[in-house]
Amino acid sequence: MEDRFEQQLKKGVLEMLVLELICRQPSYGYKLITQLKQMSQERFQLKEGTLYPILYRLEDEGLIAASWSQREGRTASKKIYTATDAGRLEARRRQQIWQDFSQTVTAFYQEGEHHD
Amino acid sequence: MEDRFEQQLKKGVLEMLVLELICRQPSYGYKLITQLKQMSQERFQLKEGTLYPILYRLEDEGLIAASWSQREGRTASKKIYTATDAGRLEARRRQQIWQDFSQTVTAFYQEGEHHD
DNA sequence: TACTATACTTAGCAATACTAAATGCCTAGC
DNA sequence: GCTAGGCATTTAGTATTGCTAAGTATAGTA
Repeated sequence: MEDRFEQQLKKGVLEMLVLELICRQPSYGYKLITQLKQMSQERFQLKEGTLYPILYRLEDEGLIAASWSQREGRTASKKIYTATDAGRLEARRRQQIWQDFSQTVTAFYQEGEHHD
Repeated sequence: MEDRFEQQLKKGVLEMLVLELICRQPSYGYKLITQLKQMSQERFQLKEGTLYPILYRLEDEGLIAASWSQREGRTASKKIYTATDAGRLEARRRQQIWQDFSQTVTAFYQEGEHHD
């Protein structure tokens, strides 16, 4: 990212979206990166150094749980994350807060329109 | 604020809204705090320690300019901030980025709806 | 062999909102 | 006159989170 402003807008949002994705379906780091990129029209192209710390935080908070998955016929493995009950609750809570928040900001701009 | 998540959502947004308010009309710190509170349905209740650093940053970047105003018949004065041309340009740029950004996030949630 | 894709880890930096406290002027009530 | 509270600004220190950048390792392919 080259724009400092947009970088700040992402604070909190990226973690919210990662949690949401895992709630929809158990997933793992590398896959989440491609999903986020695709589902955001290339807007959220996370590097590993951004995504993995998010996963560790979510796990520390008990919102997701990890388990190692041996891939068929290989020794390399993936760390599959699944949402916990607390994670699903928190995902809904954050979605609601995001909606209220973004509507407040939108309304703020609209209030300024009918000025003379 | 007691909620860490919502605190993060504000990153970047508060500065954007302060710049927008000053673009609409020259103002000063103490007044901006009450305006922000009122125009956001009590959602953005900034403490001084949050607002004043925002003003100093905007001034450092040349987006707003300050001038001391003697109040009539008093010695105490207010620091009036006015938007510069660069500030007006930047305000429009940020509003556009915010709109695109929030629409991307909204679309992200809607994409998840028509699943089974 | 070398390159690419997959997959995870970690150290250190930058930006911004928060708490908390301090300063000073002015007005109103006692 | 004195005190409490509203107006108005300043600043020190903390926490959170996204970023860059580098490193580790396996598997497939040219």
